[in-house]
Amino acid sequence: MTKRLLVVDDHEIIRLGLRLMLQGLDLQIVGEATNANEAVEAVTNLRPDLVLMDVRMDGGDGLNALGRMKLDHPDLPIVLYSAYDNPTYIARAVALGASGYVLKSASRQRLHEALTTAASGESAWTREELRRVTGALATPRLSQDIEVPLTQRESEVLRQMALGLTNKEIAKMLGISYETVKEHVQHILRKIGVSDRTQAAVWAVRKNLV
Amino acid sequence: MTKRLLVVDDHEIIRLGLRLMLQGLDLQIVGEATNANEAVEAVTNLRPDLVLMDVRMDGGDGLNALGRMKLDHPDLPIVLYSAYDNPTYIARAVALGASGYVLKSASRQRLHEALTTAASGESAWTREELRRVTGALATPRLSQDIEVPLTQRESEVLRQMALGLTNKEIAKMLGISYETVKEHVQHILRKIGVSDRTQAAVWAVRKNLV
DNA sequence: GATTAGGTTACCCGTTTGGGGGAGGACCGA
DNA sequence: TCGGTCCTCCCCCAAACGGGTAACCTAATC
Repeated sequence: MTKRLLVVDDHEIIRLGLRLMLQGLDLQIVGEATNANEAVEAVTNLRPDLVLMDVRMDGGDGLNALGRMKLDHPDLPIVLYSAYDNPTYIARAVALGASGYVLKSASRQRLHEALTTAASGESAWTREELRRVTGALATPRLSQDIEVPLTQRESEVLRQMALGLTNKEIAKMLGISYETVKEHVQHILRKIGVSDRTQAAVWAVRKNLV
Repeated sequence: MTKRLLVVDDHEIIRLGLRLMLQGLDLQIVGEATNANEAVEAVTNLRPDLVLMDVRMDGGDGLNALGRMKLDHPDLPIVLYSAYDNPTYIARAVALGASGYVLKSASRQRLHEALTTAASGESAWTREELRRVTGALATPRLSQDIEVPLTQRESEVLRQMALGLTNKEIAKMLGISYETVKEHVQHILRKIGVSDRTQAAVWAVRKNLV
């Protein structure tokens, strides 16, 4: 069954390239948007089965648009398309419920796989991507700095903070409530002796926790 | 007369997009290269009349390739194609003898004009581009912040942000008003493509700006 | 003289954050 | 069984933040 795809990118060259790039797939491009607002609008108007969206656009953030789309259409598969292999973007994308993250340097093959997987309702995240942003599989307890005894949960939260996630996003990511995240954040700030999340994030980066 | 064009870009999506983007022009794409070395080789082998080349590529710098091409083929018109509107890139491109500099966000129209002008042997620089880079070469280039051209003031503010200061504290530190600091912060967030100060601080730390 | 980039200040708005309180459940060692 | 730690959730509040608009000044450039 042919899936209806919405393409969102502010660069005409990319939108054109995708037409050729997606040939041979059971996909039909039913619309194109060039910024976050157009994208959100297009989703409600065109009712695509699938969205491929740039992360960075002139007219607003693709991650922002992702969050807004997911509010009204929680089951709509959205694959992000980005020139940047940026852990922060990936982490936020995961937290906000994106189905995948494909680099613009990726091969046609890779893009096809991600879109096909996402279109089928499954998640197209690679183990590697998830590992990088959750720290689950690797870095068991890389830091031996016993000086600051953060609990397991607090370490996880700090990681997400250092990736630039908001409390709300961290809550989604960890599957707990917003209030709980705030609780952890307060404990973290006290334990490492800083007064805001920015300092905490910098501290974490310098300690190589991220 | 149909001009023979060599396209150089490491992203397949861009190379594909250009095929559609260049339809209707008296141009024939006679070859594609995906990195600097391939590009230099292709120029000697294929003898194109014109080159359209990405500035940043995985396998080496496009500006580097530009210099090498110009050594052997001083009269070959080379137009640079870049996602970044960066004065430093533009300045180097001018210095190395490129015929033009087109942003990937540019319209089809703009790209057509630049290529047509360059193909005719003329320079496709806009007054605006030349104006912006005069003096850019004279001033000593700072470190590797080629990617994101933050202004002097913005860099100072970002440094303070990464130290964990609030806007109010930064204002005191720099002897300017709170509102001005907020203004700078907004510009910084836009330029480096993040959505809050925590991400900006982490970015700065990773870039060794602090 | 007109344009543009950079820096400056101000006000309004909605959201996020940090900090306070209280409270329940799970686990574990004393 | 009791205390302790950890994780969880909720309400309230003030401050800080991000975003928008608007305006003014300076210096450089054309």
